[in-house]
Amino acid sequence: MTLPGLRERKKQRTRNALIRVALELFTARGYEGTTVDEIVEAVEVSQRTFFRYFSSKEEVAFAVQQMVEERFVRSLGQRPPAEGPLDAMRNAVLSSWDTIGEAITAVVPVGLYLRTFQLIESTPALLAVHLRRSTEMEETIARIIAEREGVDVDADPRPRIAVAAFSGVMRVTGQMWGRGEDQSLEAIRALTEEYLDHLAPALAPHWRDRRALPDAP
Amino acid sequence: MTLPGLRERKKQRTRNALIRVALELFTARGYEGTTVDEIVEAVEVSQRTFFRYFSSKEEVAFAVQQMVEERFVRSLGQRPPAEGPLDAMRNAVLSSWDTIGEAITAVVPVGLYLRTFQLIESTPALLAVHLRRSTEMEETIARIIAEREGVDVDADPRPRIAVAAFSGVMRVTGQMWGRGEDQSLEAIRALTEEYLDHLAPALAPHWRDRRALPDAP
DNA sequence: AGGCTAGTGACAGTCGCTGACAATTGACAA
DNA sequence: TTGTCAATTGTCAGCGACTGTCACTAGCCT
Repeated sequence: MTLPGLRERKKQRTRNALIRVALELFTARGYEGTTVDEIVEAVEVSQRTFFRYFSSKEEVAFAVQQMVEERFVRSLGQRPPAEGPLDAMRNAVLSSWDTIGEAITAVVPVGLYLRTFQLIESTPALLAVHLRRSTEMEETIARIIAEREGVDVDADPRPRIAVAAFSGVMRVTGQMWGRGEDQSLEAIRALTEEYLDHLAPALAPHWRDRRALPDAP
Repeated sequence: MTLPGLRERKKQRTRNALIRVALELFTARGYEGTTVDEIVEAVEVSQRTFFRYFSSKEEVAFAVQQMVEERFVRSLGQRPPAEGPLDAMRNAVLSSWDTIGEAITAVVPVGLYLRTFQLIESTPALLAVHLRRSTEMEETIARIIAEREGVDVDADPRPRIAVAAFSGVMRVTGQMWGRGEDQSLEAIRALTEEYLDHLAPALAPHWRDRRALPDAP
């Protein structure tokens, strides 16, 4: 295993430059307010080259997100078998938040990533793609969970259902974090824990008589 | 309240024609394989007119879906207050499936609608839009649920969480229905009931020891 | 050193979509 | 009925995302 040649390194640099410049322009002028021509001009490559690295203008906005997702999947694969499905997913998210910082910084500043995440949530075209990508992730996760629990994904609907419910909560978490004040990694971590704690009680037959909040006496 | 004038009726006819022709072409040649020019040529209007009725090529694919959603929301609003959140949503879906047929047929044949639904599930660009629309629906539903239960949507996360979990299951239902054999209204109804029954058990801490399926002894 | 090929740029063209303005047609009052 | 007004439509020009093609440049390998 030899280190990559000049050609390969050059490609990586171009790709990272495209991502960085794109995210900077997107967060500064908005996604729709930025043209591909502006991105490629700043990086000094042709438009054709941009579309060789990214199949669409949208895709470049998710390049970092992609890394984060791969990290989560790897983390989930390493959860101890004793944990139930929901706990495994919960702990996998939380533990991947912990070590995400450094991995991202290799490509773009963390602050830029967080702003990009909010941009995605608030830009309809990007939100749509984000949600589609999420469902693809759900399928991946469902297969891992099914494997862990020793059931057949296609015969037993529980893996997909559990994952769908979990992902739904994670999505609400991201949404609320984007709208809130504190836009730090710690804040999203705390919200994640809080909202996941609410999942089971929220599905209880009735809320009215007692406020069945997890941290209520 | 007088019946609509000629102008209004003409507009409605144009709109319906555009929807019908669009869905027929989409299901026949695929979404990307159909151009807006082909649609407008078949209906004999200018492209500009198409975009006055629909803000995008995607939107026309969801025109019927829109009706179905409005129906669900109305149905949810009429559920008896005694029903818990999850039951109210469940019954609202099921009861709106019952009367959906006639409402759709006024615009397009039911078969065409069902095929369109599958097209949406299998076309990435449409699926993305579908999911974004779904989250908008979720917000609407969450507010209704919060109102029913007498809580504040922004202070109490349970409405959004319950709705997110519910919607996640509904999405999986649609997906599985699209992939399965029996593509009838009855089939999707049955699947809906089955999958919703699985929701609570799927979130239980462990599945392994006993198959905690609702219909198992 | 020199041939090979992956990667790039330049160019032309398609398609979705929009603004501007002119032409048409239903609505409604004189 | 007819003339005026306003709503609807068509035409045209143009932008931006994206793709196929082909020539060319630059790293790679013998």
